[in-house]
Amino acid sequence: MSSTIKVLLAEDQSMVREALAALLGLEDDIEVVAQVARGDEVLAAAREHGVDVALLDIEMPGCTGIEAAAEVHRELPAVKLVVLTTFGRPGYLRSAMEAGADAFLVKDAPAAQLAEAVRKVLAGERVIDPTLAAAALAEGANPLTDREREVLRTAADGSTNAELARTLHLSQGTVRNYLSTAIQKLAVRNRAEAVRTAREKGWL
Amino acid sequence: MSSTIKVLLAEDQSMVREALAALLGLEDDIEVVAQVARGDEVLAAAREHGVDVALLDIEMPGCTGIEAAAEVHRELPAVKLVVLTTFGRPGYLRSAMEAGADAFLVKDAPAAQLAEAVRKVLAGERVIDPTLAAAALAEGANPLTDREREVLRTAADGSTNAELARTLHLSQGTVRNYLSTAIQKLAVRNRAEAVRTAREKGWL
DNA sequence: GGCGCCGTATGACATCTGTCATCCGGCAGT
DNA sequence: ACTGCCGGATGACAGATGTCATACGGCGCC
Repeated sequence: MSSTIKVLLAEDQSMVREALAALLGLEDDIEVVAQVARGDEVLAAAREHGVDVALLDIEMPGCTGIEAAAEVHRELPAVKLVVLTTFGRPGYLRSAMEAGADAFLVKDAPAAQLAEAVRKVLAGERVIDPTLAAAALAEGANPLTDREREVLRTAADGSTNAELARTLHLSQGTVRNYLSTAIQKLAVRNRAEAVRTAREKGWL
Repeated sequence: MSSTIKVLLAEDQSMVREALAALLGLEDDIEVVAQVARGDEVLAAAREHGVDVALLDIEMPGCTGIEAAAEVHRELPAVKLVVLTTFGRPGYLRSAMEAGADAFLVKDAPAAQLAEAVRKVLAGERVIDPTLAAAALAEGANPLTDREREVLRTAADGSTNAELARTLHLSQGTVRNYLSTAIQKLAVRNRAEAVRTAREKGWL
């Protein structure tokens, strides 16, 4: 092929983002043509710069890299999507794949895999850590209903039932019911553990 | 000056670590001579490679970058210490300074500040974000006693009072007393919020 | 020596949380 | 039309959690 691969880099921590750009800049066939720090700037930047590959961190302000991936996949289906994350949570992998991601990398994988993944997705390959894929399959799908997840997410900061009821426009009893079923589904013993394990699995 | 600045890079996520190495590698006067992924490997590597500056992430397995900084400061006082962290928690800044750090950088600062900080600490300067310094001073010192902190830390994963009592070899009542005083000192309304705010301030 | 703080403990009390049974309306399958 | 699931709600109950008063030994400070 003639020209270089045009890459968009989305990552909120500028030091990490620019460092990754420096890393990719060492490759002859790759060029970082756009950098954004927020999830909700990804689509516009991808469109504007006509990128070949978007490299998306999950944890970002605005919207998550997974939501951004879904947007780009819908609007610019030709753009290949590499999701990059700190946390190798099986639930993340699952959501990323459902959002149309072509590759899923964790940040503690060797740096060489980054450029490699970029080239592979452009060649039509999918890049997924096999161990993580196995874990995602083994753990099954998210058992929580939308409301349960929402209540759990809202409860994560330590809010009391009364506050949850108020913010979610529910009765206190209903809040307790949702938390109770969530606790049972996750096989834990209180809301704090429920938040913890739901987070770990990427179900929040 | 004649030779290059020898830098040790300690960061657990290899992709980020190698990316930072690539970034520093672009500077003519800086050379990354050692990379480690664990806090407890920092001292040995620093000694072995005779580094000028150690660049330490806080969140690492083995021991934290702050603990590693304290070790290096004690054993190799000539080595300059740059602490790098994802979270700009005032309490972290305070602990880092007490551990003998010369610079404190957050990862969402511009990448250019990294090389700059390396050069400055070598010149005897201290590099601290003024906003963060102000926050650290404004918030005052950690009001929690050792035991309160320990109980809170242990309670962070959602353990019940009975479990806390067992793991910490305390009576359940004592556990509740500690949590109660911690909750009051942090001006919150339950243990979950206490854990949250203590974490945010870097007091855990 | 007295004062204050820390670590530890107990008991009593009020409130919060988690569980369970039960109910209703809506909506998707079969 | 029947069944099952989801969102939503109530009431009752048991157990967990948070508060408070009180106590004791140890340690540091003045």
